[in-house]
Amino acid sequence: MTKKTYYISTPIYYPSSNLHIGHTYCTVMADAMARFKRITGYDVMFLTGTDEHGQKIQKAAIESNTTPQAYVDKIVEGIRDLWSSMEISYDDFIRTTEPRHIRRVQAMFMQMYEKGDVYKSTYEGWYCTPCEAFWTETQITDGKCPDCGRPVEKAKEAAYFFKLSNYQDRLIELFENNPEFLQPDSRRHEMLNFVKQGLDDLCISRSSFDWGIPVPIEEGHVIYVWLDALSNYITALGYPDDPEKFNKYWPCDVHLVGKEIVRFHSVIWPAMLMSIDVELPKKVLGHGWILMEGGKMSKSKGNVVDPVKLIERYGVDALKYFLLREYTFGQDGIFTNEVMLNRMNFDLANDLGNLVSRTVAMIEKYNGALLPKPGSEEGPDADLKAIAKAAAAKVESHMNKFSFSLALEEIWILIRRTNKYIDETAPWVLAKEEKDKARLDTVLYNLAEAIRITSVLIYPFMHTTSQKIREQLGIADQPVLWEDAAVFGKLGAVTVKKGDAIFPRLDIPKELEALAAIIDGAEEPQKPEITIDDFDKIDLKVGEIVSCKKHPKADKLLVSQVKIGSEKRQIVSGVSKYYTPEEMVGQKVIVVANLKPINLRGEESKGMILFADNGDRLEFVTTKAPDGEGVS
RNA sequence: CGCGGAGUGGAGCAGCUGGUAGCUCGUCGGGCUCAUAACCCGAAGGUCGUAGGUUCAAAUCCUGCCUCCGCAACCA
Repeated sequence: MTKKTYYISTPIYYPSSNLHIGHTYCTVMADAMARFKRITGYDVMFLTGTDEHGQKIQKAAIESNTTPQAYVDKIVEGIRDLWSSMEISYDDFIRTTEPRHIRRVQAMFMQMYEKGDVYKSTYEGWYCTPCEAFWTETQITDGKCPDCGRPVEKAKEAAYFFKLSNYQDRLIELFENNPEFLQPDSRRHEMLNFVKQGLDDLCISRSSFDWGIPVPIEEGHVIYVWLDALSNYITALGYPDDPEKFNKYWPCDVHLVGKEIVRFHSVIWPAMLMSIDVELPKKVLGHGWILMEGGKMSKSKGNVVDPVKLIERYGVDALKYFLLREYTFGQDGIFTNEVMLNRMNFDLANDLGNLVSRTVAMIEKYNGALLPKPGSEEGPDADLKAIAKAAAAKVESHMNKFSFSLALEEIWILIRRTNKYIDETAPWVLAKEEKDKARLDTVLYNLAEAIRITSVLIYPFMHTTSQKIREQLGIADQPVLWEDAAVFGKLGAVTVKKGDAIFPRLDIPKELEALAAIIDGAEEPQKPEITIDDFDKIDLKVGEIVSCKKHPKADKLLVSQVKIGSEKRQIVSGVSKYYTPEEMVGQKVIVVANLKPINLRGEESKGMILFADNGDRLEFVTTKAPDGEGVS
């Protein structure tokens, strides 16, 4: 009999910089699901990879004086290292620069072209000549290139377009008739509204850069991002030239994606598949983001969490547990070191680790490390057994809804119940009287069984920990079978062996300090050294804010009049989130006086007021010196 | 009326296919000593943002309003 198949994918990540905790979150979820499906009897295909083409990569490569291929090779190596240290069990890793992908994307392009869904037209955008870069209307700032700040001009280039509009009706039908296709519901409603507003055709080729897959029918054009990237989900399976794997695993059971790319996966991707007459994926799942205190993670805020540092310090399983347990799928969640450390300490060290430790210690102490045979059932035994045996089914039910958090909570109900069982039965009292030996044996056996079941249940989430527990129970050599989790009474006469603490207890105040130090330390060397001459180019002056108002057309900006000696000038600052105009007035500030003036949404800004960014608040950089003085 | 999310005991969250509000942490009191100063029990603490509506019954469905957050347009 052939096994049921299960195909799950993560997005392919863009290797323009290192991955952060958010990417890790998504991949960890996919991994847990893949492992869960494998252990519950599926033939699993778990795909991840990297999206390596595009202008941004090309430019970054030029800047670091290397070829695009060499540039991405290096970063991709780092990504694979990260996944390997996270013990991600992907079955295939696709890179869009691989020949297998390139030729298949070209084949898909031809299929769409022959279908009549691709036509040539002109792409209009804003062009920055020095950067050789096209920008969309929304990317440019005030007519300036977002990269170099120089003016851009409207320009056209020939490009191929995909008739996305042809598929509007079928997409609406998809969302309305098939609610399972896109989850959570809030995202489906969002997309339905988006599609109903009408769809623009999609630009699928570019000629202004060449780091991409060549368009087969015209030299000088390369295939543009979405056709290239999204198609990885089927090119990795061999579509169209190698149908065996493709027929086996397609349609995909679930594309796991972040909420920011739900649109591409639930609108553009299905339309492309409709065009080439390929079945649609069964489900697209949009997860939420992990936010930092004070908003989204970003390098400029210096609040990027580096998963590598966390693994080094706390181990893979602790990090995976935290990510899966703490956040509700589909919803954004906030990351703080304290929340993470609390989870690790309370759930892993105190509840689970300590339970294993005390149980194994008692079996060693009271029965010479040999697991005794159980006697008759009494008191709380039945309750413990019932909870233990029922847990697997509950975990399955939650996992099938991608409720990782609830699945783990279910397991912890068992763990807590087992801890309670120890108190109820008080084995150390039973051990004192020879007449209670039979009862003591039963208690010890039931404890070991409950822990054995736990070791199976946590396997999809923390397989290493599962194995460590099984080593202490003396069953490390036995296969981990999911169906064993629903049976109470599997263990025979094994010999247990106490090992190191599975999750050592953390000194939280100390760890918080250490983590803060790691982050501060990592932030320092970001900018290159400059000489005193470079610094000399900056003209810093003391100024006093004499009046301030809100920017009439921009709610993040404040417009201040600043007195610098005898001069008065207007400066715009993006601080309305932190200060009211009233609070600005009277402040002595340090001003960058020779900054090139700029017009910000109708208000001229001549200079820049300096602030110290302490994470969630901007503090004035101030002085007692009179305004007009220089700063050096 | 740009798009979207959220407002639940001190903190962080779950519940939201309607039926006397749950989890973790924190606080207070107690128990235990097998264990990683861990574990177990009990208590205090919420009119589930607000005003209406539907219903025998709403945190849960509908409407208005308020507040916060993210994205987008401007953070020099």
